[in-house]
Amino acid sequence: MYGHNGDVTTEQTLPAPASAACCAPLTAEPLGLDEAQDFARILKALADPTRLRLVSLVAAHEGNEACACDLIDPVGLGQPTVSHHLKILVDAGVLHREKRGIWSYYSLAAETLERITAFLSPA
Amino acid sequence: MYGHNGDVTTEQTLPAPASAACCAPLTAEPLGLDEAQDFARILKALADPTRLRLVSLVAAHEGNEACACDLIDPVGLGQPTVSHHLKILVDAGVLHREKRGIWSYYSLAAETLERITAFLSPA
DNA sequence: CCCATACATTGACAGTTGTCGATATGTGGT
DNA sequence: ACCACATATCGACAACTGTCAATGTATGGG
Repeated sequence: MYGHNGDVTTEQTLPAPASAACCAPLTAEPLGLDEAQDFARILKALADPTRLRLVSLVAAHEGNEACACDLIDPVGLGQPTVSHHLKILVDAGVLHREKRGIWSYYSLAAETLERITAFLSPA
Repeated sequence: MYGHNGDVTTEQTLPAPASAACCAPLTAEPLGLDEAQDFARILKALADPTRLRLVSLVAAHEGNEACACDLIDPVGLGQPTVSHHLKILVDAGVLHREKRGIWSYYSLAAETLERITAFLSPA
């Protein structure tokens, strides 16, 4: 056994605050497994230089949206690779995708980003 | 060539805003390679359920610090594994480590978290 | 109907990551 | 000096990830 004070012993999934609406910040109760996996999934999508640049490019583009063709050259990777990254960002809820004609337009999913920042905000 | 409007063609590292102090939010200029890798490194450290729970446990602990022995049982993983995760968090600048006697005490690195939230804050 | 274009999917492969058991390092007590 | 304890490091291994070339899917124009 490890620990030198009031021991916790049992591995606990923790009462799972049910995430009231969205955002219990870091300083509140410790994260349960489910919540942790949920946030980790979003952060994992953001935790890649190429994907960060993609998100940044979308955010900086006029109208706050951009089609895939606008993103391929700036990041300097192959089209399938960029498509792959965009899918990851959409699946994680970081970007929205909207097909218009031939093009896929991507825009920021502000809700998700707000959820993350609210969670990471100290104090 | 991809693209149907003003083409960008050349792969650019982008003028590198030099990151004035800390935080040009997402909606500003697109990220350069260096900045992207820097932020990705921090986000990668956070993008794991176990590490999120560790950070959360530290934040929720009294005095905003906890020693490794307080963290091993709650996450339900082996001691070397927990030590490994803590090292990653410290290396990424998410946690601070301070050795006192036999114990290693970990605390939040608020600067880093603020840097991330400032960056991810939309609008 | 056919073709060019924009985008997505598949299969493959090297590199990274999370986990563990075993072992090493360091500290305080006796 | 020794031993118990807390923590770190090492070596290994399965699982996951980022990238590409090749191929598939759909949309609009002639």
